[in-house]
Amino acid sequence: MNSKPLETRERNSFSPIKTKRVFEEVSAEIKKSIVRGAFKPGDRLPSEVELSRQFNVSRQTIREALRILELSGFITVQRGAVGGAIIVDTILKSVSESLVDAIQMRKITPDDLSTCRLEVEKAMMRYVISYADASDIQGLQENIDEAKEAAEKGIPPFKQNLQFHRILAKASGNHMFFVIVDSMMAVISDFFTRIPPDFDISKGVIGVHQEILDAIKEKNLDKAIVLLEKHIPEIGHRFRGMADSA
Amino acid sequence: MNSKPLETRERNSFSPIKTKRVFEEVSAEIKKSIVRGAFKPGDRLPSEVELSRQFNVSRQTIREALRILELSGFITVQRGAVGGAIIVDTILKSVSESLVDAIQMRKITPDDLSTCRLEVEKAMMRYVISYADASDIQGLQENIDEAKEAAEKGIPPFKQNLQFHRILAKASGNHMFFVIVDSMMAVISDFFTRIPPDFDISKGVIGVHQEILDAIKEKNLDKAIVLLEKHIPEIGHRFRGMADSA
DNA sequence: TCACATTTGTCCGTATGTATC
DNA sequence: AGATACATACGGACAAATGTG
Repeated sequence: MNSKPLETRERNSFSPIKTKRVFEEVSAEIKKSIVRGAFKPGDRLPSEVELSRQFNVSRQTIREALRILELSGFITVQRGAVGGAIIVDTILKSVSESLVDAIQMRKITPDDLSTCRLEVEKAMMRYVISYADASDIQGLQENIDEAKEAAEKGIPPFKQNLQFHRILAKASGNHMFFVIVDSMMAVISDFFTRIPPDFDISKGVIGVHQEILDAIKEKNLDKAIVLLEKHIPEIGHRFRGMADSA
Repeated sequence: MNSKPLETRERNSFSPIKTKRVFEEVSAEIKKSIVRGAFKPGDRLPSEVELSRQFNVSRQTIREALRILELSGFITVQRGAVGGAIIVDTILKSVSESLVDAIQMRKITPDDLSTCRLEVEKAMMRYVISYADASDIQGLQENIDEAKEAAEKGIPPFKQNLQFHRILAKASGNHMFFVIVDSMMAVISDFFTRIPPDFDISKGVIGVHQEILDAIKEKNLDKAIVLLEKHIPEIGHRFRGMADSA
């Protein structure tokens, strides 16, 4: 891809504060290819030796570039014969991992997260009510039924309850809302693995979700929003003092 | 810290899906120290050779661990005599960058982005009006002045105009709002590089920003929201039909 | 101004662990 | 079980950057 020795590449005379390192350029280059669609999830990047030949850099440099792509959620690296760097899209997982760091470092409080989540979902609800079609409604109902089923088996339906909000976001028809809600749900999901489960609360949530769904069916925005305002802060409360428990 | 060869360390018989790699353990170890407060922003980690001695691993392994910490926003690495890995706290920036990746990977349309942005900023405005202090107001005013200055010199004040919204987000006091707005602005900034600049519109924006700031000073939420509803879609229009041209 | 020391950046060669066939 | 292909990790070396005497 680049036969010119990267070492000796030209620099603008007004040097940027930090001269770019080779592994950064390599990772940026590969990332561009992925975003452009040259590689799709499931595809394999060339092996490290092959990449080091193509970019005309050492294997160590390639490895550092791959670390960046791996942590960013663009690839996963598998060892062994047919292993290598495989394209994935776990970027939202990376976002949530980064958010967890932010919470541990007290840059974001559970309150911040809960407040923001409530506001975003309230705003989003208008689009849900406008654009949700029959299959969205059906998906939400199925989710509630699955949650009930799990609860009856004695399994706290965390996963299903969080999934409800993802389906909601999808039903808004706006992918940007989905990205935001999905990443916040990923963090909350991470929290749930660290606190003692509360079966009763999780069961109660199912009822509220059913009420929200009913409001959506009636296209009653005000009612839906009131339900969210009651529902989401309740969940937020459970995360108080969570920053420490890591 | 660990004199036993890391290669041969014990493994639980019930296989973890993916055996942890040495550089992951090293980075996790260092991260723990930072979160615990053993290192504070401004402090320097030991040099790479010193770390490789302490952890009893090769320098390459240490470097890959440092890459992770760097991308996660825990350290920044400087070359040279008194350089090295310096503790910083740019985790929020890491969250934003990761969100930008997610947005770009999902090829979110300018329309979805603009719609979502309007809703988020409207919701956020309530917190801005409640919590913005004198220094926030001052920051916003300075930003407007800088934009005017640039415009008078004939430079389209894109950067400043986008920065206005970042300052707004910061003034909300909620860092979750901030990372969301920050990443949306980064994507919009990227859009701007792909369309012909329109000097008049950019200049017009400055006036609207001043009106918004005035509304904030008067703590007039309704007025501020009306201004946002007029302002943001205008910017969105400029990117219509842009999604293909990438 | 210039040499010097320190530290990161990059390269090469080699050995080993791991997964597939 | 053996061969193969790959990532992982190690060691040594030199280049480049950057502050200091």
